[in-house]
Amino acid sequence: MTTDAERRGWTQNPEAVKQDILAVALEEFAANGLSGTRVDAIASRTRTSKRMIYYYFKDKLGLYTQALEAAYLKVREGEASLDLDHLPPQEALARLVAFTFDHHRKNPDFIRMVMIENIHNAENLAESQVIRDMNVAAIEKLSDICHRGQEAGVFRDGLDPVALHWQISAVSFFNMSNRPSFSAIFGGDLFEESGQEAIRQQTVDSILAIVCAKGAQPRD
Amino acid sequence: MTTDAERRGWTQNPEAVKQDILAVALEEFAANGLSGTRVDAIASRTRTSKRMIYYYFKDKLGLYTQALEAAYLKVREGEASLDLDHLPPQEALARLVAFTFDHHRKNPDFIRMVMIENIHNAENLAESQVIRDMNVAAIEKLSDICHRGQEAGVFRDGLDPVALHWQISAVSFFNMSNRPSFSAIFGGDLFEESGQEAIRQQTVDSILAIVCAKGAQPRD
DNA sequence: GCCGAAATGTACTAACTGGATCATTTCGTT
DNA sequence: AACGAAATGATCCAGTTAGTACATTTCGGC
Repeated sequence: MTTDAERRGWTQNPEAVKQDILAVALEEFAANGLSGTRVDAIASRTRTSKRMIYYYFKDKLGLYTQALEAAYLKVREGEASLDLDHLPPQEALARLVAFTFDHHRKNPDFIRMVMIENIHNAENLAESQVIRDMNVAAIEKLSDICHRGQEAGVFRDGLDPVALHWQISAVSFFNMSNRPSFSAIFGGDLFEESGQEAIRQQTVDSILAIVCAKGAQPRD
Repeated sequence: MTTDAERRGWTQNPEAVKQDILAVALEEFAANGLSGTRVDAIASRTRTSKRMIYYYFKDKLGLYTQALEAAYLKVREGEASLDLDHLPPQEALARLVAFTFDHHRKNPDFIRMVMIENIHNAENLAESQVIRDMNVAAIEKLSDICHRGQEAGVFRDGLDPVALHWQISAVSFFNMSNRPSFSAIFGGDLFEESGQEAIRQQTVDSILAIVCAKGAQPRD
C-alpha cells in the first residue's frame, strides 16, 4: 500500500497525514506547552510539511485542541479493560484505586496535557464534549461500587462519589505531575519502584479508610 | 521621601525598582507561564522600563528564577505561625493537614509557579538552595509529630514522614492546580466553600487513618 | 562643586514564528 | 482521458519579541 509512495513522488493519504501530525503534535505540546511549542518544530518531525498542519487543523490552537482530545482518547482505551462487578466492594475499590494510580503512571503525556490545560484555566478542555463524557464513566463506576458497599453494610452512608474520585485523582495525578519538583526537593526515593508501591498501597489504605463504615473490620 | 520623584525627573532607588519588577514578574509568570509571558508585558506594568529588567536580572530566565524564589519566600512567611508542639499527636497532625490544605488555597500564584516549574521538569527549581531548605523544615515538623505519636502508642510503626508529606501535599496541591479541569468536567460544587470544607475533612480523616495504630480509637 | 560609578530613559535591531500565497500533483468520477 | 476538487510542496511575509546600543541623569565621596 505504501509502495507507491516509496517508488517516487507521494501518495495522497489524508488520514495517515492527520494522524502523523497529531501524534507528533501531542508529544510536542506535552513536552513544551502551548506557547512553548513551535509549529515548525512539529512540522519538521512530521513526514509532511507545515502547510498540511494549517490545511487540516487551521490553527496552532486548533491543532492543540485536537491533540488534547487525542490524549484523552488514548487514555480511555486503557480503561475499559477493568471489570470490577464480580468483586466484593472493598476489593473492587482497592483495585480501582490501584489501577487508577498505575494508569496515570503509564500516561505521562496525558498528564502533561492536563497540566498545561490547567495553566490555561482549562479553557480548551471546557469546550470538548468528548472529554466530559469520558470522565462521567469513571464516576459511574465508582458510584456503583459505593452503592454495593453500602448495601453490604461495609461502607458508611453519605459517600460522595465525586469527592472520592477527587481524592483518588489527586494522589494519582500529583504523583506524576509534581514528580520533578518533589524529587528535586526530597530526592527520588519515592519514585523508585519500591517507593511507588509503598505510596500506592498508602493511597489504597487511605481511600478505604474513609469509605469504611465505623466498626467494620479493615481488610488484611 | 518620594517627594523628589514627584516633583520632576526621578530618584534612584535600586531596591524598590527590583521589588517592583519582581512583584509584577511573579504575577505575569504565574498567569502565563515561562514562554507565555512577554517581557514587555512585565515592563509596561512596572513603574520602570524593560531596560531595568535586563539591568538587574540579566535574562528573562534570570527574572523567572528570581520570581520563583520570591514565590517560595512569600509562602514561607505564612508558615511559621503554626505551633503544634503543645497539642497531642493526633490533634497536631489534624491541624497540620488542615493548615496545609488552607495554606495552599491562599497562595494560588505559588501553586501556579510550581505547576509551571513541573512543566519544565523543575530545572530551575532544582538549582535553588533556598527552596530546598524551606521544605526540609516542613518534613521536620511532620517527623516530630510522628515520633511523638509513636511514643504515645497512637501511631503505628514504620511511618515515612516524606511519604506522608507527599500525600498531604498531593491533595492540597491538586485541589488548586487541577481546579479548572476538574470543575470543567464535574462542575464546581467541590470548590464552593462547603465543598472545600468537606474535602478538607475527608483529607484529614484519610491521613489520620493511615498513621493510626491498628486498634487505636479514631478521634470523634 | 566635581567626578566617576551606578542607575535610568529612549530608541533600535536581529531573529524568530505563526500564518499566508502561489503553484503543483494526485485521484475519483465521468 | 479529461476535468475538477482534494491534497501536497515550496516559498515568502508581516508582526512579534528577547535582547542591545547609546545617551542621560543621579548621587555618594572628596
